[in-house]
Formats: sequence, structure tokens, C-alpha cells
Amino acid sequence: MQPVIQHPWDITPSEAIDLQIRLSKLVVKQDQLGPISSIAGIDVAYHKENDTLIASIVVVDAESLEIIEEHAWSGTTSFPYVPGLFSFRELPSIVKLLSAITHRPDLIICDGQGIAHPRRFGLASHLGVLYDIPTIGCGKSRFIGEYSPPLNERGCQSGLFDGDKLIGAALRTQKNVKPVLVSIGHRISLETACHWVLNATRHYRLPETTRLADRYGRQFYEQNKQPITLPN
DNA sequence: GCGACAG
DNA sequence: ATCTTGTCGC
Repeated sequence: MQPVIQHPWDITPSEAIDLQIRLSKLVVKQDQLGPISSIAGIDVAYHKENDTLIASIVVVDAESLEIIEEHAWSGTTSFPYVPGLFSFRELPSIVKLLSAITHRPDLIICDGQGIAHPRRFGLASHLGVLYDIPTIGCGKSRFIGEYSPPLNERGCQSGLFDGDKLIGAALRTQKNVKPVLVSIGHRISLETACHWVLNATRHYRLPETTRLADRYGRQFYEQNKQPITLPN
């Protein structure tokens, strides 16, 4: 997989904001997807002691959620965590990660927000526009916007509003569990996004895709933490 | 000025 | 995100 859009990553926060404003105009907020046979989850874990990070992706069958492919990439942190510029911290590593994938997924569920962002260009939207691929933002916590608690049943949801603007949904993926924040990433409607998040959510709060990516990332880290040296 | 602030 | 013990609940 290769990006269809190219832009520098070694930029200042000010330049990053200008870039977001320009690229945000390319986000497609309606359904523009074909048959969904495979879904991918992406996750990034950090290890402060080494300024190192692990980006991981797991591609699964959309119906059975069985693993089709999984990859991980170890890199270093170059951009600081700045609320609103999150994608500039994680995407450089994710781009390297995706260059190794052989199965292009039909849909990607991201850990973080899509257009539920000050400039309507969170991580999921940025990734989607970069690869012109359908993406969903599925965050564990709110970034911007307000919502009232959805009814306490799996599948119930309530709108996430930035003033009068509907920017996402608080979706209850399990009963008695805090809702996740779903938003349009790229080439998908909010309704369809919620549908696929529910489809990928089976026994836990988060989609299996992100859980599997998180698990693979941890596994990759443990495996490379203490390299095995064969005795001579 | 003060509080909030995806991962 | 990560640093971390106990603790409440099914």
C-alpha cells in the first residue's frame, strides 16, 4: 500500500495546522465504499524509556473476524503529542507499516477520532485521505464535542455535537459499558460507521480489530525487547 | 486568566 | 500512551 497523497512530516505545528485545513477539504463524508470483505485495525504503543514506538495492523475477515494478515513496525518518536496534531505523531510510522501490507483492507478502523476534531481532520480522516481508503474513527474517550449518555443497551447511540454541528456518535458497544466515540474518517457515513463498529465488536468494549492490533503490537515488543542470542 | 485536551 | 496495588464486581 502506498499513499496517493504525499506531504512532508518534518514540519512545525503551525505548518501542520495549515496542512490540516487544506487536506480536510478532501474528506468524503458519505458512503463511498464497495463490498466490505476485510477490515483492518491499527494501533500504536509507546515505550517512554527508549523514545520508541510500535505501530501494528491486523487485517481480518469482515464476517468471521479471523486474522488474514498482521504486521508491526518499530520506530522512534519525532513529533510531540499535541492535542489536535495527533496524526503527525503516529502517521509516519503507520505509513511505514502499511508499505509492508499485502492485503489492502476494504475498511480501516482507527484508534482515535475522525472528523470529531477542531479542524475536522483527526487521525482517521488523515489516514483515509492519504490512502483514499474508507476509514472510521473509534476513540475510547472524547476529544471535542458534547453528548448525552446513550441508553444502556448494546447498539444504542447519541449524537456528539460541536455546538449545533453533528460530528460523531457516542455508541454503546456493550451493556453497562462506557460508550466509544465514533466519527467519520473518510468515504463513509456516520450511520455506516456505527454499523461496522458494532459488527467488529463482539465481547468487549472495543472492536476486535483494535484489540487484535494492540495484542500483536505487545507481542512484537516482547519478542524484540530482549533479542535472543544463539550460543556458539 | 483558567480549565480541557484523541493516544 | 505509560507509570502502577488494590479493589469492586460478575
